[in-house]
Amino acid sequence: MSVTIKDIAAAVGLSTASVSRILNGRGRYSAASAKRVQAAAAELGYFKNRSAADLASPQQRRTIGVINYLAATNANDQVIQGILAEARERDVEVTIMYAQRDNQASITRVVKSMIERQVFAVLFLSVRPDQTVVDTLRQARIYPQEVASASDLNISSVSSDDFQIGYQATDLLLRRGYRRIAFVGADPQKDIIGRYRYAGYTAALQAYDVTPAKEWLFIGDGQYSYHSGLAAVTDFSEHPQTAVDAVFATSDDTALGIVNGLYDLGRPFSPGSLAVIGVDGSSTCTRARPQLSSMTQSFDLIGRTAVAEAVHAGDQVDQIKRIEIPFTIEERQTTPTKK
Amino acid sequence: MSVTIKDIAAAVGLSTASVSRILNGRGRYSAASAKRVQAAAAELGYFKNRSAADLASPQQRRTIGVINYLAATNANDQVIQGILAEARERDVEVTIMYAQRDNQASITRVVKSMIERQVFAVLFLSVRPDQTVVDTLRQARIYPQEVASASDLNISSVSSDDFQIGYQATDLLLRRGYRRIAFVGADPQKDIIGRYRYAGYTAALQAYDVTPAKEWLFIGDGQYSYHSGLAAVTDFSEHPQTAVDAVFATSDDTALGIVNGLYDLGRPFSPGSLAVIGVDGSSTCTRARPQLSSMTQSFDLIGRTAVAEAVHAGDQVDQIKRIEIPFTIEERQTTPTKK
DNA sequence: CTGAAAGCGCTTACAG
DNA sequence: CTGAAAGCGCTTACAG
Repeated sequence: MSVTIKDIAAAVGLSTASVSRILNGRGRYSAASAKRVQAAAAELGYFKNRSAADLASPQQRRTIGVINYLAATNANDQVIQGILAEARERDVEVTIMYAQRDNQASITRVVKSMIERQVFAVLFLSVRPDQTVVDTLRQARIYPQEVASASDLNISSVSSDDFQIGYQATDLLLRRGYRRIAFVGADPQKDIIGRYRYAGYTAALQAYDVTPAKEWLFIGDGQYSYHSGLAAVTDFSEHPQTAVDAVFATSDDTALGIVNGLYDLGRPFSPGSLAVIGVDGSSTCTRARPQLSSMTQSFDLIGRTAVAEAVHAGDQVDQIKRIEIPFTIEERQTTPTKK
Repeated sequence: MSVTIKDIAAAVGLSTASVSRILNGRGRYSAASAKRVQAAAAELGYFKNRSAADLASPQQRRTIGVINYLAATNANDQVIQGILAEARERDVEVTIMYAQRDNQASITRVVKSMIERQVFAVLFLSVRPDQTVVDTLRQARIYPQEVASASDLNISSVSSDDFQIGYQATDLLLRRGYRRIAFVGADPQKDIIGRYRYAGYTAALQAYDVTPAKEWLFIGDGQYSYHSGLAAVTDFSEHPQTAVDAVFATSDDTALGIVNGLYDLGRPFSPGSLAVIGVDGSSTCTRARPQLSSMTQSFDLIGRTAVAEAVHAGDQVDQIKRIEIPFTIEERQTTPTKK
């Protein structure tokens, strides 16, 4: 039905082998033949059938799979930008598919589809595979890698140093004079990122001899969400004895929740109200008023590094490498010196 | 290298034909054989080779292509959510690829890849193909469709009624008592959405006998951007004779720019300052302070309808159908009655 | 420089 | 219920 190289071959009076060579610019052929083939292909409206080409010539390590998820705000877009850029430079294809974040059935379905499509690596963008999925991939000789996230599993990852993010953020607040610093948004018990950031947070406090009260920990939904920030403010205001004077919000969204919570309470942010620093460095930071200070992750570089690593890993699918990408501290208006 | 149905066939002592039938649940086979084949498949770690399956059995109308682009803020995520949901219900696959928004070379490259992958339709999510691309698709018997966007091209589209968006937004402002209403963010000359919204805007004004001054039109970068809103405020404040009292911002981002511009000028939004209504109904609206009134598009429904239409169009690739999805008006805090 | 032939892994009438 | 065989469209040694 659709036009094939056979049609082109017939049109120009060459074999399909020659047509194939010419179309792919491989092997030897005369310029004259090439010209006629190209013309015929254009004329007939020929397009390669990828399935056939892939089947005939199983390109090893040609396409990389990316599993993303849809969220309200998604820092993953920046990671994807990096992935696509690096992939283009390295001439590898990228197949992006969506899964539901913590739904293993959904993840399993997508992973299966990835395997069927012969990807040589799959990058999990903030979606957490379970061990079974990871094992399945390795068995299929596919390199699994977490990106912008890390878990307890035996799997490679490219992300920021979450302990340091927690440490540096808290340290900044301490240096600005705050002492009663809350930790809001992530769940130190349930997720490894939260655990590391919390560890950094407590270590920084310890260096200043402050012992966090348990009321300083506000988890909310544990999803690094805007809503957790909002809820935290209400909670703090209802328990004035908690008397926190600053918060380390585990995401910019959460930080925005804090600032908005203050606003909604009728005492909008001001130096002296409640300092706050978030994490990510998303566009939210400069679009909020006041603008949010943030531990800014290099998402683009994380994405780029992820594909570089995947390509590099080759078929060493069992290799486990945890790479940490540098972040920066962007101070804006929500971390003034304590007055 | 990887395990094939041949391996399974050998393992259980059946032909590949039988294995294929069993694995696909097609045709007749004994329960006993099925059991053994399933077991062997699991045991050996078998995964179908999609390329081979697709080649052997070219599933007509099985996968739909979606061309997306990466932007700072992206309402497309909601559209994609709708697309994926509808596609799952209809049992069609979705292949999502990214192009650079107004870069025809990039779009052409992606479209070519889509054709090679035998999609039966391609949905352009706010990316604008040119006529050549559209023609190419049709020639390849692929149904082209714009989604959440519309152009002058002869191509089907699923989007909101932009004239009405412009009309109703402006009308709301008029009903609230505003008369000197600016139009900010889109370029009525250069893009069809902007044109329709602007037409709606002027029609609404006309109904109230107001003639828009040309200073009321502030285009900025013409990209419906946050920055255009910010710049508009500066512009208006530098030309006090313009004296606009409200703005119809052609996106929520632009509306946020207006509100933030006011803040940055030291006279934060308040009833009496400058009313503003945006378009989209994105999460920005409820996360901004004040919360933004917005012409809320049904992006999920737009996405769903797009796949329904594509499936429905079948191979009528030349069919042109422009579908308009209802929107709603969400009034929040930025459109108080004029005082 | 070009062609005949085999093969990629799977599917599907067609026989039996 | 099962198998032999052909075929999907392309690629690639291998000859010539």
